Amino acid sequence: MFQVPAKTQYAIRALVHLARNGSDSAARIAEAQKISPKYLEGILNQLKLSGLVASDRGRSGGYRLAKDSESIAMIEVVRATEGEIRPVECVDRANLCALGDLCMPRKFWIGLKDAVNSYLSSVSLADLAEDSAFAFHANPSDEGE
Amino acid sequence: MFQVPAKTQYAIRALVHLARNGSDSAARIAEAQKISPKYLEGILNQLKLSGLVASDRGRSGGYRLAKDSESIAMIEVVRATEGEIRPVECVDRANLCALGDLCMPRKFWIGLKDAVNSYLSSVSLADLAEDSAFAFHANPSDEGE
DNA sequence: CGATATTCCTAGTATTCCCATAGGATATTA
DNA sequence: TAATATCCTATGGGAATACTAGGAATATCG
Ligand code: FES
Ligand code: FES
Repeated sequence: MFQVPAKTQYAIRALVHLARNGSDSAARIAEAQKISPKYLEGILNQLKLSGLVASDRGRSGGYRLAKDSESIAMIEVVRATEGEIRPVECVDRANLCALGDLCMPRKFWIGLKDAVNSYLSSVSLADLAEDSAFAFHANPSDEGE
Repeated sequence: MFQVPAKTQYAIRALVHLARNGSDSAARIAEAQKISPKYLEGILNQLKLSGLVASDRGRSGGYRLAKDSESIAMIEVVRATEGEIRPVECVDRANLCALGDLCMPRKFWIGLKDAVNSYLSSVSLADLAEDSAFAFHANPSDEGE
């Protein structure tokens, strides 16, 4: 349920790279971050369509962040690569369910969505790019396998 | 990233059914909850191995909750069907990481895992079973839009 | 006992999604 | 104009998911 697709991990690594290095071509990002070059091209294009990066074509072109890394919330990155957080279809389509708001499982999934959205909104790209400043939640993560 | 598999949704519906109806056979749960009967059998067996339900074989056998619904946290259900919450491999295996600054997002994923675990631990099966009868929407495969 | 109802076990299949690759078209500039 | 880059479309392999199938083991009831 919560396995993060490679695409999203690649997008994050690429954005962190841009946040640190300013501007670079897809080929060089792929090389530095050990990502399949042609695959990364498509990902960067998707990030562009979502307004997270800007691009310049031609000989001295490349990609750069479209906004300051402080103002890019990680939820925007996830939305760019995977779309809206939606554990089950009915979370934003109450008409699929006979009881709508009274449907307890639906409320349960909405609560999960809210928890995830809340966390992803609270972390910015800058937090990941300046790892010294980033402190993760101190909740117990004791569970074994 | 957060699409919940049908298997987990089925498991939840089956458990809510048991919480409300006390005890029932796989076939009748499947019928009432509109779940593929043979598929549900395997799911219930998985829930048994995880200690969430108990079963009796033979003519008047069936499944029942192994604990009070108040003491079944939803995270146990998710773990039973999908295993440990693990956004990326390295969250509980730091030794996998031999990549220098490529691994920096690890704290970020751990924070996400904690946020999800925290929410799923805060909701019990009883919270979902409390309302009066309700209708779940159709199986994922039935959606006709 | 014997018919019946149930869980339990194993294997197979169809489909969908994910990851990656390939080949080029278009744009910019040194 | 040659080189470098983004942009576009199509496709295939592999893994996971959702289900299907058949039957073996077990318990109950008449
Ligand atoms: S609409 Fe999804 S559970 Fe009711
Ligand atoms: S591989 Fe994920 S933190 Fe290093």
